[in-house]
This record gives sequence, structure tokens and C-alpha cells, in this order.
Amino acid sequence: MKRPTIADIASRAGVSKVAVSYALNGQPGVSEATRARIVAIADEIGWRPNSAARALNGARANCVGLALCRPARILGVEPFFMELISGIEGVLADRSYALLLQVVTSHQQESEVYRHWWGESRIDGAFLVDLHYADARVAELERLGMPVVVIGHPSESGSLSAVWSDDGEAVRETVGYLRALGHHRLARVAGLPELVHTTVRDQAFAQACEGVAEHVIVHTDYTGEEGARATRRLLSSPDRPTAIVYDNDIMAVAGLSVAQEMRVEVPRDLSIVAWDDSPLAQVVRPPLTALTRDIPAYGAHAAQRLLALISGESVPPYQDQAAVLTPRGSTGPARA
Amino acid sequence: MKRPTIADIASRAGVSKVAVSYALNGQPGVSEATRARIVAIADEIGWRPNSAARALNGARANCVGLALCRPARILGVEPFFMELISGIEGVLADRSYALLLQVVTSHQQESEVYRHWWGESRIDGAFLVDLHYADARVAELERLGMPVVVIGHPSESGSLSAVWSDDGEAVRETVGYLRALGHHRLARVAGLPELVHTTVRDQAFAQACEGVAEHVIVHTDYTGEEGARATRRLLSSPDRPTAIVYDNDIMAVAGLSVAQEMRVEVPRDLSIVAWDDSPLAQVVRPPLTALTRDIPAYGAHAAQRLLALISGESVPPYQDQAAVLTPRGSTGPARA
DNA sequence: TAGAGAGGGTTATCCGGTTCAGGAGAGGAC
DNA sequence: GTCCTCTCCTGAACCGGATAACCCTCTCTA
Repeated sequence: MKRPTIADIASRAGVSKVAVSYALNGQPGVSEATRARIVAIADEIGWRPNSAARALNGARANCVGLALCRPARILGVEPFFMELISGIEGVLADRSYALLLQVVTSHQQESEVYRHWWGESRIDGAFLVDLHYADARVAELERLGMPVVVIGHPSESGSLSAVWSDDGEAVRETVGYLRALGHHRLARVAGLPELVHTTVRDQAFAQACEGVAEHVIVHTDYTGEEGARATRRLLSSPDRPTAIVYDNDIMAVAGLSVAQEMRVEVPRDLSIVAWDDSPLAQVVRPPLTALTRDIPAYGAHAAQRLLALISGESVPPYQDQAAVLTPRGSTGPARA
Repeated sequence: MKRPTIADIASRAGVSKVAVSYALNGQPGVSEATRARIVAIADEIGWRPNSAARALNGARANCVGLALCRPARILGVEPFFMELISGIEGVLADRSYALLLQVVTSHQQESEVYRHWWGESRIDGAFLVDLHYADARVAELERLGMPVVVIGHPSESGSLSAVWSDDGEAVRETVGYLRALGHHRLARVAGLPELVHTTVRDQAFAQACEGVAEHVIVHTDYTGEEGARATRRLLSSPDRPTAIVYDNDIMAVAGLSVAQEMRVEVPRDLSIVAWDDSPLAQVVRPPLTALTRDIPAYGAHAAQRLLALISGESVPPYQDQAAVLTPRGSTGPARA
């Protein structure tokens, strides 16, 4: 009934605990014959190393942490995090690392969670997402001295390693495409203004439009309701935009619905672009032109860096591929 | 630099390790004055109990596991799991339990993950979701003797505790509602047929329609594409249904788009109901009538049961509230 | 004033591994 | 025959807490 320990194996094999430890860890100090015998016994009785006992010897916890600070109702809707997590885990699983997850409601709580996990030796490192400007979490994590990979722009990640992608490039590609289609009045329905990547996109958007197109930016909380409200306001203005770029797909879908409800035909009267592609973008009519990126790969890269960091390597900022535009039915030439 | 231990506190306070242990755990054996002094020192130097050391004493790992066996692209789209997870964590966090998460690609892998975690004393218990008929995982987990709460129908959960909701009731309410609106040809676009809850809903649907309405059931993999394809086929048949019930919201949205693309007006020519409400259901035009349930609460209940199970209590199956119908613009009277 | 009992601490041991400092025995060189 | 080296293995200590058992010092009671 009790879980077998190396002591059990040792007594069965007629050797000491130490020999068993060496044998099972592939260390020198035992003959091949003895090693084989020990391994066979371990297999037979289904031995697994007790992670706590290992961790107690200053070894790693073989676990990394991720705390997400977003309300449940937004987390559920945004495919981003689930895809990111599954990408992260693909890498972790290969190295038998586990992922400790917690959903929190404030940055302060988030810092606390990390402090606890680290203090209790539960994790060897962590990811930090949704970077803000002058983010208190960065300082806090630097103070802890814990290996951390920031998934976000390196300009704000302090001394922490960062994995990021150039959103500016994607914005420029999008604006260029819309301009080529003849659009001169562009709008951007953006996410939370305090997030670094929102500002990065905002600035790139404003810059790309500079002198060649009128532009307006509206900030929201990523929910469909706010996306709908923003769209309604934009489409009600006398010089309404002929193209809108949304910061996520749920808002883009909401915007599409608002357009239809206002008898604004897409893409004839209005072009729509969604940031982050997803099945959702493809099932609506017309299917949404989207900024596609491989989010699981993004997560995988971050996980690789974190593991490298944990094993003592130094990890320079890593720039992942920028999102690319996938044109579909929701964008078309501007009406003359 | 090194993490403080109770030995550090002990030497500072001029007492033994044991006194510190008693003091910090609120056990009798130390005077209030000493306790206060020790707690103050612990606070000051930022002591946290080493979880590994605690776990080594036969104590709990203070951690439970959840392995999800669905492809990333489906996990991302389905708000269900994220909401479930955040509900689970609300309860866990209160008792400083952590959640170990892993996304796997097969049931076999899933069983393995649980075996490893349990064998390594990483977790004290686990959740089992997406129950199949004659599910091998149930037998496997029973064999492990690990506390497990199945989130699914108790008829298939063997000796494991179950938390479930009566999908049959929700189906009957929906069919009743559609019939009252005058619908006589109903369709159900269902999820994976091997899942227990799919069959439960299928049977309840067939039974509720028995003798009072024609009905057809199509199975899919929950993706928008298959939802769209199923809808297209249904709407192309000569005696096409006047109402369709979808097993998730992404398929319902896809179905709505297909209807619009085929010039089938919703709700005039076709009523649509989505299982599981979400912001998505509310942002499309018309907003979708949905079967609403409090998924975070569902997860919270499961977590409460799991913690009870871990602390040795016996936990009878718990039936959560059934989903309730939230009528919106996508359902209306059948045309004469 | 001895004895009982309670309060407040301590020492020793354990949990399941890892690691370090040897030690026994075989084999080789001189 | 002696000394040295190398292989293979062992005892003991340790990681950071929890816990059982015991001990000392008061205080209260008979």
C-alpha cells in the first residue's frame, strides 16, 4: 500500500540506499550488473522518486509558475492564454516540468502568489504576462531573484529576460494593406491602455497613419460589449472610418454584428481586421481578415528560455515572429 | 540570499527549532510571548515554510492536478475550461492549495501524468473531466487510490466521487420551449459522441421529441467548421429543421453565419439555441438564446468536494444546478 | 513541605532522497 | 612482498520541517 522508496529497493537488492540512488540516477559508482538489477526491481515495484525529498536536497522543484491576472469572463473568451499555455506545456512536459497555474484578480495578489511559490520552493521560475508601464511586478520579481521570463516588450522588462514579438511591424503591414485598398479613414479599437503592447500598437498605428490617413483610437477592456459600443460610436460619427482594426477577435465579431445591425455592409462599406486569428474569426460571415501568429510556438519559446534560465544560462531577449496578415472576406476596397 | 529556515529563526530567537515549529503552526507548547516574538522574527526575515520539507513528513503536497485531453485549438475556443479552472482556483486559493495543470493529447498520456504526479507525491488529488463510456481512466485512478472528483455523470464514475449537473433537464426545458413556439422539426448539433454528457443529451433530446416533433442529431468535434458543415447539410435537406440546438457557442455562431449565408433568416426561418452561454453568444446578431450555467461555481463545487475527499471525508455524488434557458433574439415562433 | 499537575521547552528521530568521505578487495607495477 | 590505483560499494550527515517523548520549573494543594 505504501509507496515504495529507495530503501525498499535497497533491501530487495541487498545493497545500500546509496547504491540505489547512484544506479537510478545514472551516476558512476555502481557496476552495470548491479545497476541493471536495481533498475529492474525499481520498475517491478513501480518506484517513482518522491519529488519532495528531491527538492529538499536543494534540487529543483521541477515546476514553474504562471499567475494570470484577468477576470474569469475575459480569460474564458480569449483563446490566447489557453493556446499559450498549451504551447508552454509542450516544452515543459518533455523535460518533466510541471506548470503551476493560478488565476488572480490583482497585480498585488499576483506578486504575492509568486512570492509564496518561490518562498515555499514550489517553483524554480515563472512567466510574467500582460506587462504594464512601470510595472511593480517587475521590480518585485527582480528582488526575489527568481528566474523569470517576461512575455512582452523588453523595454519594460527590466533585468528580466523577455520573449516578445514586434507588434509594430504587424500594425504597419495592416495599415499599408488597408491604404492600398484605398482606405483613408482608419480606426483602431484597442485593448487596455495600461498594457505595454497596447501602447506599442497605438503608437505604431498613429505613426503609420501619419500624413496618409485620418485615424482614431478607442480603448476598451477587450470585452465584446465594449467592442460593440466603440463600433457603434465610430459608425455613428459623420466622418466614420471605412476600416476598423480590433485588438482581439471577440471585439471584431461584436463590431461585425454592430455593422450589420446598422446596415453597414462588410466589406463594402466597412473593412474589419481582427488581431489574433482563431476559429471564431473564420466561422462568422464574412470571415474576418486577421493578424495571425503561432501562439503555442510563442509559449514554447518562452518556456525554452525559462528552462535555460533555470539551468543557469543567460538568456538574451528573444524576438519571436511578428503576426502576419491573413486576408479574408471582411476587408475590401474602400468605396470611392 | 539563502531562504530563511526555522533554524535561522530559532537561533535569532534563542530557542529550539521545535519551539519555532510549534509557534508558527499555532500549536500549544509555547508561551504567547515567545510565540509573538517568533512570529515577529519570521515576518521580518520573510520566512515561508518549505513545501517540500512539509510534504516529506507525510503531510499533504497542498496541490491538486488537472490534466486536459483536448487539442489546443479546441481548448482555446471553448471558454468552458478556463471558467471551470478559475472557479476551481477560487476555492483552492482560499486553502492555499495550488493547481497543477497539464494539457495532454491522449487518455493514455493523461493516466500517465496522474500516475507520475501521484507517484512523486506532487499532488494530493485530481479532477477528471470529459468522461467517456467504459472510461479506462476511471479504473486506472481507482487503482491508484488517489482522491479524485469526476466532473461528469456519476453513472460512469465508478467508485470515484462525482459532481454533475442534469443535462437532461436542460434539454427538456429547451425542447419544451421550442415546441411552445410551434417548432415541430428540431435538430441537435452535438459534440463528440464518445463523451458521456453528449449521449445523455442525445437521449434526453430524442425522448423529449418522441411523438411530438421530428428530430435529427448530428455529431461533431465541437469546432466551428464542423458546426458550419452540419448546419449547411441540415438546412439543405427538403424537410429542414426550424430550430437547431448546438452543443457549444462556437458552433452556434458558425451555424448562424451559415444560415445568413444561405439567406435563412434567424429567427424568422430558423431558431438557434447554444449550449453554454458566453459573451460570444451575446455579441452576435441576433444574440443567441443560450443554456446558461454558472461554470465557475461548478468548478468551485468540484474543488470543495476534492478538498473534503483529501481530508478524509466521504463525498457522495453532488448534483449541481442544471443549465437554464436564457431566451434572446435567436429564437422565435415557427412560421406557419 | 512533599507531591501532583500544568506550562514551556528541549532532545532525538523521522520523512526519502543526495552527497561526501572513506574502505574493502582486486589487479598491476616494481 | 609491498605499495599503489581503481572499481564498487557503504556509513554518516544533511536538506527543512513535524512529532513523540521527556524534562525542568513553577504553582497549587493536602
